[in-house]
Amino acid sequence: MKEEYSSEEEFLKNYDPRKFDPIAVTTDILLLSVSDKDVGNYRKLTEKKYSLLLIKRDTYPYKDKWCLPGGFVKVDEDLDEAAKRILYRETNIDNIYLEQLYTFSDPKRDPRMRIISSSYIALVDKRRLDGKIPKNASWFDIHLIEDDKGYYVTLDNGVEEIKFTVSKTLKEHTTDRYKFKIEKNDKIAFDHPLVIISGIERVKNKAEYTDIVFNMMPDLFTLGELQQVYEVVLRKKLLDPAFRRIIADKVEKTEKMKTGGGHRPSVLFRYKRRK
Amino acid sequence: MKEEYSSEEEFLKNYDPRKFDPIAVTTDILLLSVSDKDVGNYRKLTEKKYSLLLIKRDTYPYKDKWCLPGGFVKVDEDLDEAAKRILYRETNIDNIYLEQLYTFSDPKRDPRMRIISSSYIALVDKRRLDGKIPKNASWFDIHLIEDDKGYYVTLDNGVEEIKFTVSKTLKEHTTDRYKFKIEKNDKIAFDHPLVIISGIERVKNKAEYTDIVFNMMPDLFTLGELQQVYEVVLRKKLLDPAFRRIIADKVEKTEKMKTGGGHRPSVLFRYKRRK
DNA sequence: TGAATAGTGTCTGTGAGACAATATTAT
DNA sequence: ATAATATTGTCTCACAGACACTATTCA
Repeated sequence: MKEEYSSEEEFLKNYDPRKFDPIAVTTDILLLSVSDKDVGNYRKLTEKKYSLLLIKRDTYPYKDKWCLPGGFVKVDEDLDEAAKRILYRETNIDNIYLEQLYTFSDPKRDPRMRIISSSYIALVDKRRLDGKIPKNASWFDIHLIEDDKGYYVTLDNGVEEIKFTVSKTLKEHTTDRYKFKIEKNDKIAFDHPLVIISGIERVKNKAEYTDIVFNMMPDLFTLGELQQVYEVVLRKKLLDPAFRRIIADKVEKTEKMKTGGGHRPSVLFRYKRRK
Repeated sequence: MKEEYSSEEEFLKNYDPRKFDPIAVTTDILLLSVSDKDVGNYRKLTEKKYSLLLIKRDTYPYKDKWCLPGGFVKVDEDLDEAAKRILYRETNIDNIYLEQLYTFSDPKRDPRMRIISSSYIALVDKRRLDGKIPKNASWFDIHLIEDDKGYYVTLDNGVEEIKFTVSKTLKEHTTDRYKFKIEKNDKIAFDHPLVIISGIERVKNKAEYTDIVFNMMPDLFTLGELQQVYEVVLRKKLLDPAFRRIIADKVEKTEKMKTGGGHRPSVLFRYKRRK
């Protein structure tokens, strides 16, 4: 194993990358957004639903199952570039918020070979993608219930319903981190239910102390709409005055108003970068 | 590229893992702890210093430079297992807090070949490792200065001093994340300065809302000692009463006292798991 | 006009920051 | 006795939670 070389150049000349077991690296992207559901009553606001993009697989393995957009990392690109490229391939748009989530590495997570996958979170205003996603892709609304034991998820794209369950247990020697495990799942490929849950939890946490939520907003929005999106991401109702106080210095008022609902119109705001 | 198979089994039988460019995956571990520095005055408390474990490389590439403990992931183990194995190899102890940090993937980060590295943070009470680390490993105290532009780091193991600089810039489409870049470095191998900075920042953030700091404490400790460790990790002084209020429900009093300093003895506490 | 949301005012309790005061040891 | 840390008390201010109230639109 240990050989002697007189210089780094010489060492590298003799280095054989093929002597290792083949491992592949992929990137999977959890693209999250928020949809508007018209609630019927002309006076009521549209209801907001968390949604994610899935792709129907047309090749093995997991043929005909749904999976996150993903692909192999090329030898000359880093993970961020790979994620960006794959996201562009699926959405035809650029400039989407991207953040590395976690690297999943169960040796059996892919039946083909040893594949390690670095997952990414992408956040976008869904309307930017209208008419741009490929035929084999579809937005699913997320319905999520959490209890002490885990997460019970239902995904719905209007045609098909997907259910899965992920359990959580505290890791050893850790005070706050959960280890997730897929308990029930028959329509999602690979370990992607884990990616989905991890990502939703990450966004929830970061929404508390960063401005990531704004990545899912259009340029102009009302504070009511913004609050709805926060409520979807945080999975809880917020009180109006408290919410307005908290985001006051993150937004700025514009001259425009949103009218048309059967109620008082509201001022449109835009995101203001802090400091 | 697209071939037709009648079943997943048939597809897998024909799958050739060698057709991809070879990529290797490694794990690098940032092992952090806190050292006691005797300050000379018998009355004063020992000063606490943040410290990390580095290994002197005796092979190419980066021969004679210092690096984080690390190694190739085996084909049948996941990243957590790899990190655990490598950590055991370097410290001869088990049961160390481990948490995946980030996956670094610059195509040029290793001159040998394309190597993607998932880094881990490990936290430990340094005294558990007394006399257990190998000869080519050494604890370095961390002296870190941060400003708007980046981090200026000096590492010191009592014999040798290592300096490096890492700059930070806000990423596009991101509100809070920095992109780190090595500006000056001639004694640390690979991109490990980035791992060091990312890890120190991660621990700092998580110290605010989790109990990870306790992983660097012995079973019994005084509140003064605990506060010192928090101060090292958070890089700021804390006020005694506020600190005691905050950690009150995370610790429990024991019968024992710590005596021997030229001042009032203090009660020894232990970590109390919450809820 | 009334249903519905938009937006504001304000009280209250909690908790962090700040500082002061007291307690206790080894030398 | 003194230097040093340990520990507690308490005041104040900021701010989140809670609730009430006013404003405004359009079918």
